[in-house]
Amino acid sequence: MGNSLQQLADGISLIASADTWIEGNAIQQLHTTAKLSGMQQVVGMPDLHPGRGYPVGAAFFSTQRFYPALIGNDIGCGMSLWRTSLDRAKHPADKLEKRLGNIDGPLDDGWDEQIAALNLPHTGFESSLGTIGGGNHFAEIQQIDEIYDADSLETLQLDKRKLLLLVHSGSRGLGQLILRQHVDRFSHDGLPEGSAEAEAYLAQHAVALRFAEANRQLIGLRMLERLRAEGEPVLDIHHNLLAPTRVGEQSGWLHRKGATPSDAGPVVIPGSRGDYSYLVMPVADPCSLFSLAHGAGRKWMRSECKDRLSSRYTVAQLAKTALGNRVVCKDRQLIFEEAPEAYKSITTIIESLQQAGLIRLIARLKPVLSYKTHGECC
DNA sequence: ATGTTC
Repeated sequence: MGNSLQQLADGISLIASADTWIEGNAIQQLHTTAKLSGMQQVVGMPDLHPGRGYPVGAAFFSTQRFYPALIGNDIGCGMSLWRTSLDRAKHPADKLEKRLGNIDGPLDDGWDEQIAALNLPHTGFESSLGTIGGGNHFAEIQQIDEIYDADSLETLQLDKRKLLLLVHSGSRGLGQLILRQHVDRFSHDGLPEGSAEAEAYLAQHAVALRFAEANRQLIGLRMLERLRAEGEPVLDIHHNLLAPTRVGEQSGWLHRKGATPSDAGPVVIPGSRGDYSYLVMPVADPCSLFSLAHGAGRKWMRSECKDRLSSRYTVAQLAKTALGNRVVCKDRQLIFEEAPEAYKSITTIIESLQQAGLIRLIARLKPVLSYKTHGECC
């Protein structure tokens, strides 16, 4: 087994096996971020792909300054995994789909007390709480497909006979507003640590993290209610965030953009809607900036998906995948943009992380029902 | 990514 940790240049590394798809432009963007003032180390994860100026699927460690633009607009985006009381044998996808119905709209008044108990500061984005959003966000009902580490599974109180729920969402319009206001004032120059401006951003960032976690919590509870099931979160982890961190001798700022923390317990690394997800135990390592891939990573740009796929598949065909799961996505544009073909194979991502010694597998999860949106748009 | 986008 070779090592997938590649040193690209001084302070720039990439975790990717030889057969992992990495776009040249994403490497270019990695070099761009490495040139930012105070940047000490950047690491591309195997799901690395180009973003708006800066790459997605990477971690960046700087000293003296930090860069809100590297975190992007979806501050606090992340994954929560839930165990449910649903017997997998008794709940086929069509039954789940029918029970779930449409969960795109705001939560009704019945949730007011529940929301108040979260004690979030007022942000003006309350009506987004409990909603998944667009882009690559989703909620997926899954089953345990293969077990590699039965002890860890038992510790997490996960039972093969019961369905799981995976929620991927973030801070919705709130993170977007925070980034926009920041960039309007400071462009992409970053902020000097300890300054009033830096403290102000960190305070907003902290609220966005709480909002995003609360959002995932409410999405999960809302889905469980619709599915007439009990359930609890097993884990919740952000993959877009800034954190003060010590790396070796240096104290500085760890930016994660589509990079899952490897120093915060077990995590799920999801594949596309047509692929498996993996529950893994991370091995914290400074060489990886204490981070992992946050998913499979895009292979195709959103803009090219429809052209490449519309002659091969009808919309109805895209509502089912090779693994047999059902896809709820009434948005004609989004169903092409999020097609399995648009993403890298999760196998290569997982193998890359294993080869670098960064994870131990706990279980492979298979999608049963992938929920994106009921909204008919475009 | 986006209480979006005539």
